[in-house]
Amino acid sequence: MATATSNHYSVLSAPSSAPPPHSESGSMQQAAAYRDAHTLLQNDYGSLPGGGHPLSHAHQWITSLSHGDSGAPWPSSPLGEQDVKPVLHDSDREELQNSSSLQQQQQQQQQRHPHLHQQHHDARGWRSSAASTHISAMATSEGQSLVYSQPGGPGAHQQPLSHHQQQQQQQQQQHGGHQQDQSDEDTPTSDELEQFAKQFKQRRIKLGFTQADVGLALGTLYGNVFSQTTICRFEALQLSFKNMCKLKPLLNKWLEEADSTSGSPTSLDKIAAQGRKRKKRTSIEVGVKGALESHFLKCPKPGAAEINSLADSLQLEKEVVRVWFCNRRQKEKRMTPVGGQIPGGEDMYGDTPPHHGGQTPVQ
DNA sequence: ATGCATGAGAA
DNA sequence: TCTCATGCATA
Repeated sequence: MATATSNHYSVLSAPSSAPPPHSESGSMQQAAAYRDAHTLLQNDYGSLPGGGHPLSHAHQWITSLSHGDSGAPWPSSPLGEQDVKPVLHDSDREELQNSSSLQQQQQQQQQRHPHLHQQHHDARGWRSSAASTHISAMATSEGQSLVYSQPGGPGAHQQPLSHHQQQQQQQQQQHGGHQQDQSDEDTPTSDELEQFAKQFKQRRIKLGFTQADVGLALGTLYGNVFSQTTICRFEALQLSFKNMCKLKPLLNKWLEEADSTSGSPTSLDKIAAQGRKRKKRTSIEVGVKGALESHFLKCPKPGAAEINSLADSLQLEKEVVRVWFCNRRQKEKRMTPVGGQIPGGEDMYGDTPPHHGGQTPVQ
């Protein structure tokens, strides 16, 4: 059956035009189809020589977004409708971050602990090993405080820290079992993050703000615009530890701001959506998802050839398959794992492996 | 709330 | 190519 991959969309979607009447294939629930019983973690991925084809998949859906210009990453509809320029672009954001105090805190802290290895640990297990057996509800305050222990031994793997935004990650792991009590300075612990996320959501709702509002406010107040998605994921602990650490101070500041100005009208600027034309979301049918899932369990990191054959058998674009695996891997590294199984019991299915990423009762 | 997607940077 | 941060579009 035709995968719902539409080919071309209007390069520029005029606001007046209604969204494309795409007939989404009946994609029903996919949530129940799988559980993660992955017992394997990738250990090494050096199997790809990369000497294959120099082809760079045709981006048919991309038309005018190619920008060599670093000043304006987003094309923003150049015609027809007057476009509203986003206050900040990615590049701007980075600059702001560099000058923000957030970074400086983190850097200082690294200096305080020169003994910590700069080795970037993997963030994947930042909460994992705990949830299996010893989820001791220490009862710190309201929820159950899980102790996210970092596996920290086995794998010599990568997870490259890129540039500036991610230098605040590894502090947490060095502490290993004991976590300090700093709230907004120094490295937050996973526990702290969890608590903060909860409180944040609570306060936010109490103040009458939506997730989108917050994301927007962050942009107007501090220069970093975030989407509803990101705020949502933060609250749900669905970001990587590193990412959570980065966002926490920002959101914390917003909380204070919002709290103090709770009686005053907040001026929220509306930033129009940019003209970033994306490929229409491909709807992968349940059966296909199941197949992908199976393959993922066996091989989380399929090579190009693997992907090709898989895409062929599933009748999906190679790119779609590739991206699916990428996203899948990312999920593994999140605080709150995929399905969001509720740890009501250790083994709800009876086949739950003793090891695995932790399940978290978010929400 | 989440699935699929983009893009930058690193390997 | 991958990872990682992030978000549009959608369920």
